[in-house]
Amino acid sequence: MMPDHVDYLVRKISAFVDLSAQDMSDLSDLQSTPIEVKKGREIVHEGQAGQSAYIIHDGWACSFKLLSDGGRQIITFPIPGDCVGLRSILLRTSDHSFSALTDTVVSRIQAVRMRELFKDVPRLGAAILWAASRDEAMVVEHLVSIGRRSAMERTAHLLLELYDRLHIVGLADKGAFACPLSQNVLADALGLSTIHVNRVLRQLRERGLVTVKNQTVVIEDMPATKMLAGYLNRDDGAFPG
Amino acid sequence: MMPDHVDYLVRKISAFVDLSAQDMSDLSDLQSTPIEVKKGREIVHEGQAGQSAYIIHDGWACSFKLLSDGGRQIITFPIPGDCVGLRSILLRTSDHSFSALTDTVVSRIQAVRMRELFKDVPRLGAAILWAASRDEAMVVEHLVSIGRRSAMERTAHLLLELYDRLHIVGLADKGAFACPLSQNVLADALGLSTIHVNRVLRQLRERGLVTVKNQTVVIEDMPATKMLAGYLNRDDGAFPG
DNA sequence: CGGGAGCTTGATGGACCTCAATCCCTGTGG
DNA sequence: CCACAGGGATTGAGGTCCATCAAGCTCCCG
Repeated sequence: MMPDHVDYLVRKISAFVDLSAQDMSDLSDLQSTPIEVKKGREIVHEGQAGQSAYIIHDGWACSFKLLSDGGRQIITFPIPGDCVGLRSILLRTSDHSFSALTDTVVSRIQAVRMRELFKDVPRLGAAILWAASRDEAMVVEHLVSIGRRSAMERTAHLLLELYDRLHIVGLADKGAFACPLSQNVLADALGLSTIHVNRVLRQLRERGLVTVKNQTVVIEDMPATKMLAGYLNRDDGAFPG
Repeated sequence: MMPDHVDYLVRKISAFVDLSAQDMSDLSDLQSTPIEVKKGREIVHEGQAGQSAYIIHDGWACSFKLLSDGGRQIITFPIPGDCVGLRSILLRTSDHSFSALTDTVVSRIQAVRMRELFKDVPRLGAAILWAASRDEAMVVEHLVSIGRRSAMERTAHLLLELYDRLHIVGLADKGAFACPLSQNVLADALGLSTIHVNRVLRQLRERGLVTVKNQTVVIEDMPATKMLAGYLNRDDGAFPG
């Protein structure tokens, strides 16, 4: 049964695959029993034996690992329409934690349901795998950023990537989007200190590239920002379904 | 037909799943038509439309991305038994390049064969997905290293991870393994300069932790090195097949 | 013997971190 | 209504880690 709010998963998959009404219904069915998660609460804890994945319905999350010295590295920011913890269905334990950055609504997906979907509607199963595959590619890009790009380049790169992802599900437009990430959180994603993130954001503002204020990101000069970040327009090719 | 040399893929999967003789045979069949790739040659180029993945049979490879300023970030070092470019079967174009670090023998896997395997022997398909899933987890760990660990920690971490992976396929033992990686290549993997890698390796040697000489890595003090690197013993749980 | 690729070491500089202080905004309780 | 607390943003000063530049080394191979 279709939930009464916008179904971002359907929106996201639709951006790449033509879905029949039946497909959409099947996808929506997957996401039964919405659960509310309060800001700051963990959705999945590293090492937790969970035979289920989650779909983000509303709100922002982050996946991360903690280090023994108290440091934290954020891997990705799952947004509405994204799947979380797909890997924990295969590996028995999740290899990193997820927590909610804002009040969030998620849906649990039982491993069993997922396997049924793969068997009964392989086309949709492939589409989900395909989406997961894109996410994986983003992690790689993130790795490249942290390894070989300067602080400013990688900050710009992250903001551009968030914009594109949010745009796909209709949560960003005209270079602007609502962004609940504090400088502290950004720092943990970028492998920088909070203070340095602040300085970098100031420079981006002073150069007329990007402004971040009031939980809102505005990319003022899209071409120049992409140039600075070395951000290529994504071409994932058509879905080979 | 079973190739006449050791089948590292079978060895690797066997480490986690009980394989029947039939399973092993099916796996080996997947890897027909071995191809030799000379040191330094590319196996898959980024953006190349390839409907096939590869299995490394013998030798070392690396997957990497190039930046516009000439920089390079190495993502992983595929070793015998590893799959390469599985993602390029889903996304039509590969999102990063692969090249051979030594003379290498690989086997092509047609996308079609792969899909057949998933349909006809889902158990083996799941096992391959599971192995791919472990690889993904390693990329995440690598991301954490580069983002939040010091040069020495991440260098030690990489060497430990290589040791564990090689040990699984029988190419490392007693803390030692043959390693064809130059300091330059290590630097591109670790997000460091070649020169700094040199200094870090010297420190690791002077502290009696790890020695790297003559293409050979010896982890002299395993517990202390793991302590330094914050390297946790992997527990992927049992294969839920 | 000459050349090249990789390793080694020193000196200098820059990118980024850490510590410390101030400011702003919002929410909360007296 | 105001005092206060607390999280986040901002700015400065000083220090560290690592990059860059420059040079010499070793080893292998032609």
